[in-house]
Amino acid sequence: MPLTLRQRNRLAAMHHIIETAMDLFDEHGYSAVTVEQVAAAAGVSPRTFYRYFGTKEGLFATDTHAAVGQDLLAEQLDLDDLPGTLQRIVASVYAAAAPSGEVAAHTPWRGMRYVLEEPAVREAVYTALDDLAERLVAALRSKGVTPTQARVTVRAYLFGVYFGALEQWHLDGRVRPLPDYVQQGSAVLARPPADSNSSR
Amino acid sequence: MPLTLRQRNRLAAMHHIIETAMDLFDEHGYSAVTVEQVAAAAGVSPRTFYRYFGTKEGLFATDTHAAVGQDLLAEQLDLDDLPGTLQRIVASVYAAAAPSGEVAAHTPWRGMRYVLEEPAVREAVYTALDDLAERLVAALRSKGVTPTQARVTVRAYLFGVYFGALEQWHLDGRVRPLPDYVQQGSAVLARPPADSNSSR
DNA sequence: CGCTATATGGCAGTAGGTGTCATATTGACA
DNA sequence: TGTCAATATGACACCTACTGCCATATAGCG
Repeated sequence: MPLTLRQRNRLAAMHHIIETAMDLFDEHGYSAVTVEQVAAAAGVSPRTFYRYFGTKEGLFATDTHAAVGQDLLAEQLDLDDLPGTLQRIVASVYAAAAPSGEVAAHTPWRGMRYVLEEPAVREAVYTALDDLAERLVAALRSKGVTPTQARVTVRAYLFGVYFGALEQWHLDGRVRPLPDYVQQGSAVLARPPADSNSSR
Repeated sequence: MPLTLRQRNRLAAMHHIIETAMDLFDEHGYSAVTVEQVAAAAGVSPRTFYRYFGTKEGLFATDTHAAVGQDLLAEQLDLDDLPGTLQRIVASVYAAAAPSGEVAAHTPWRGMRYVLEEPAVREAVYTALDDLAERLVAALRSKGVTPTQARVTVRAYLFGVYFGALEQWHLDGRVRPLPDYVQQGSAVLARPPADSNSSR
């Protein structure tokens, strides 16, 4: 069932505010722009901004991760193949946002710069990853995986492979396609990682 | 060369503030206690509090992770055996703080409750882990490990194994010793994790 | 067309955090 | 031991993120 008018208006308004905010951030820097300025530039009251996003950093957590996560995750999730799931979702989002191989000034990669460079934004995304991890852990546990195993595995993929790939991709200047990094990252976990005699 | 008097006074003052703060947190809850109240109860000005800890959450990032990390890491770090290094450090800190097997109301485990239960505190610790990860990645790279491999490995151990173990340990009521969880967590990464053909 | 639910804006207030300057304390050195 | 420079502290003013509350407007439905 499609969205009601109110919901569509709400999403459109949020999108507009996000774009407006990113323009201001790109011009003056993240911390130099106040919520009041964003709200004014977008033509809403500060109070409305907070109703939409909760916090200044909510601009990023709402859009990039949560929204994408909801739709794609539901249809792509395969609890028996976490690396594959991650790979498919990232590839899908990346391809949609970067059709020509170039990452344009587009959602959801436009704001990624601030996710990786602004500690406050990064922290907000970490919290979003925490929530996602909690749901995935619950799903894995309902399939009989032990708590510790489920938790460590999910967190290793989200915080290690996914965010690590994102970070390295950004640090390398966003030249090579992001899915390549995710691929490599998964390979690291697939074989006993980075030491001579593994655990012990 | 040992610490100068100023440094020792500073550390003592910080310790006192931390203990005072934890008392207040335990009594009224983290978010219900203001920095102003902590400062007043500890007998310092709010300005001094911020000079010491930077933020309210700095109470946790400064003590638990950074301080321990500096001393122990330097002597325990073995870049060829990350899981072993993690295991030794956690075991060492855990044994020192819980000599009898019980985790007393002691640094650095006393505040751990808020690290795991208060999102703002958790985020601050994540940022501390980010810093530590960056240093470890640099060290690994200088040994010839590729960037992606180094980053994913380090983050998988810090955010996956270490923090995941901490979280599960806390969720389980802190009954079993923490090092056991770290041990199990490392084992998860040591063999290809969480997909159809291995685990479960 | 009118009614109800929901969305918005304005206002006042709380709390976290910083720059600045004056004052006190410390530690080194004569 | 007394003096002086370096450093630590406190007081004040200020900014900004964020919230509760209430009045008002707008959308959607019968």
